[in-house]
Amino acid sequence: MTVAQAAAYRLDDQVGYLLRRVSQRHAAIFQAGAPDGLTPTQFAALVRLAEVGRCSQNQLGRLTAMDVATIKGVVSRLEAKGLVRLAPDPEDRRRTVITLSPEADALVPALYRAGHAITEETLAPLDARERLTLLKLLDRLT
Amino acid sequence: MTVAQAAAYRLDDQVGYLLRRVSQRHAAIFQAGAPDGLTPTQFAALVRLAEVGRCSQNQLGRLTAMDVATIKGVVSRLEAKGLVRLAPDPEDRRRTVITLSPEADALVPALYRAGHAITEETLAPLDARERLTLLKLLDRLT
DNA sequence: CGGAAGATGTTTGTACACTAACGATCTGAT
DNA sequence: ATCAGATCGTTAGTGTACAAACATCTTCCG
Repeated sequence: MTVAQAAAYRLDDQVGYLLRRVSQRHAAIFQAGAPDGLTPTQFAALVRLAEVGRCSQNQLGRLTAMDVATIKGVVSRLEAKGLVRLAPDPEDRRRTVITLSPEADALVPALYRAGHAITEETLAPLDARERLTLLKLLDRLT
Repeated sequence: MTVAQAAAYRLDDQVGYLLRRVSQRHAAIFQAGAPDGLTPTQFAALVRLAEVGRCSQNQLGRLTAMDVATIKGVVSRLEAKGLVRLAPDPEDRRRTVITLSPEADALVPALYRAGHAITEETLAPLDARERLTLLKLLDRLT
């Protein structure tokens, strides 16, 4: 390994490392601005539920890019906070139907407001065109 | 909350959500391609150590964007794998000096190769210009 | 109808990631 | 020289995130 070869790999220029650091900054902004101590994943689950109304636990996981073990924990914590309700599905006894609680319904407008503010602060260093470029590029790496 | 207002917040268009999904894809690629079962953070710690030669545990954390609790666990696992060595600093009794083991030294070239391959696969959907644009934009959100 | 294949949810284990609090040690200013 | 403040590493607690294994239930094919 010559110096030239070693120099060719710079940690700070790797997508993975940058993704981790940007995610860290975003997480800090999120934590400061999210209502009710909601985490990004809990937030995502609530927003999706508000969109679809009701769905099974595993389906909610697929709709929010969480695997079955992860969505299970997220739903449990949301239930503990009184934001979602769990009920057996009469049509399929394997399923648990998840719905927003009335408290969560009332919280939804605040969620959207907080979400906008968090995104705005995260993207603050970029202008409108750069933001759009970034989102499009990220989307293609999904 | 009208339909128009609700439509104005789309989870799939939020930076935070996209960052999480891209990070997930990258993590999967990383896991498939990293030598020795190394995780992204373990990999980052090794690469930094290879650069700086030796440093204290907390400093290694700062050099790799990990807080003290996180770097502690990462270093412990690297020690368990025989890739780093810990020694008390004779000049400052608070410090633990971390160095690469000979095995890790021998592994460094493979780390750079794997790192390049992982980055390449992660960025595969983008052309060279787009990659550069993405890295620059991400860097500004750090 | 009956059984294979697939889906649903649960649990266990490992690994980040951060907060908070803690004791030990070092440093700098008085 | 000492003492306040900073730094170093540790621990405990919470919350993602994934793999793997499991029991239960549904569906669909023969």
